[in-house]
Amino acid sequence: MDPNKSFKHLPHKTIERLSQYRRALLICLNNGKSHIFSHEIAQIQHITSVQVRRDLMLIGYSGTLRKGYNIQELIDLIGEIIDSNEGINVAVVGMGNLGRALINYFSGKRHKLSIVAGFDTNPDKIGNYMNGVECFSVEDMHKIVKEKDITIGIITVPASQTTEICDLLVESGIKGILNYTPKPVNVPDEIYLEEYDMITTLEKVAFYVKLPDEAPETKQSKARP
Amino acid sequence: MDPNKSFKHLPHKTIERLSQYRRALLICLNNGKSHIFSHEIAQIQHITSVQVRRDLMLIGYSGTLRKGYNIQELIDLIGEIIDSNEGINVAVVGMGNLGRALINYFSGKRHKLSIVAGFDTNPDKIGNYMNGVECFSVEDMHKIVKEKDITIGIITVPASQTTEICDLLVESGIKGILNYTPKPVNVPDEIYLEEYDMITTLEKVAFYVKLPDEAPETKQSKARP
DNA sequence: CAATTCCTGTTAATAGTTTAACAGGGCAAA
DNA sequence: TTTGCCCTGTTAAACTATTAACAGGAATTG
Repeated sequence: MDPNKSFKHLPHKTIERLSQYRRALLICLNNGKSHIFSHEIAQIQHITSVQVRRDLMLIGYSGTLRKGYNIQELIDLIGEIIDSNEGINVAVVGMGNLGRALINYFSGKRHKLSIVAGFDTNPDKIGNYMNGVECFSVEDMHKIVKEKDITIGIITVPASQTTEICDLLVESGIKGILNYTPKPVNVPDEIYLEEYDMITTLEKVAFYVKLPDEAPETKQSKARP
Repeated sequence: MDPNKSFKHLPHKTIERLSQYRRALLICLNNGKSHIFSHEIAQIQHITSVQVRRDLMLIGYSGTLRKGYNIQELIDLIGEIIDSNEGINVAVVGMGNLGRALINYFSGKRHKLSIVAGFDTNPDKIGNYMNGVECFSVEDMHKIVKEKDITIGIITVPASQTTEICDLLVESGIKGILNYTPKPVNVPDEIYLEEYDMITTLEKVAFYVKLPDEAPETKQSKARP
């Protein structure tokens, strides 16, 4: 890959779609396909083929006329762009239902991204394992984050504890935070923050469902939205 | 409220923010506040006061100069816009960790929106209650959806079952679907669809975390988005 | 009662994202 | 080989969303 090429300025939405393209492509590869057309990717993702071609143009990948894109090559390229070389370690704070759901999602996947620790305040949970992920006390967060080189924290605690936990993560030296609680948090500018609120999403669906006539159909705010 | 006023064309993002404003306002009300400034709302939500004022302008609400907005009035107005008169019934399909997390989030809340049923394929779960929500067999979906007048379905099953479950929901006559699995689904145009994929979001955070220099800070992709 | 400050409401400008339009090249069929 | 079709790559336009700019009114101060 051209080392002069920087992908820093790719649109946010393109980054999200690349992640999705890759997962769809991996499935296609497992099904024995070697090439794929932009309109096929588009159909899987419910978007237009123009958008797919535009995204691939932005990352500088070219397909073959009348043959489409080489799936393996494209998977590799997307990996070069969105994965980090070293692998990234993630912690889940709050081992309730949501935290466990996230750990389940990731267990057994061969991502460059791994959940390597859980945290909770409940003494009964500390020391337990969930799909190979150990649960630690939030009091030990600073130590564990350093030891395990954790750079991303996912907050899945009850809303009442959100602020406190977020501050703890920041103090521990985390670089990115994904907040799944309905309570917005404050972080320093140098920390990347993404917030997603399930209640808001459900209320939004309810709003468009109750509308008398045709509602615009949105695909994935996706963290967005 | 002016009956001629239609809120059909409010921006998607505004709808999402209204839901969030309301929740923040309810907390303020409980704390004994009666009025609030746009910059106070903005600070809570990590947005600019201009955006708050713009959103409120769009819904036609006026504040008082040097006094701010009447919290109770604003809560009521937001309710008139985003709530439906009759209340909306929701089902969660997939009573795993994620499904249970959603039910927990909603239990005890006095929303116009209530989760009134869970579905699962696991016979061991059928008949159980979670926070007052009964778990039914997916085979009975059509019947239960009709009986309980369910209009929204939330999909929280494993990705491998997503398509099948989505089709079942559509056949049952649901009007809106919120898909939390990483597998995109197809629905007829008249059904409102929102998809959110946690893996994508986490990969996005990882992308911006690994970037050498300053990353743009986003607040809430939020359904999605 | 000026001058100042604070906060709202609105319009204008900018930024971000999607969609439309089209140029072009290769395969296929006649 | 010519015609038609299919698919890519790119530029331009449209659309959506955020931010800047500013007009204006009420409380506040000197």
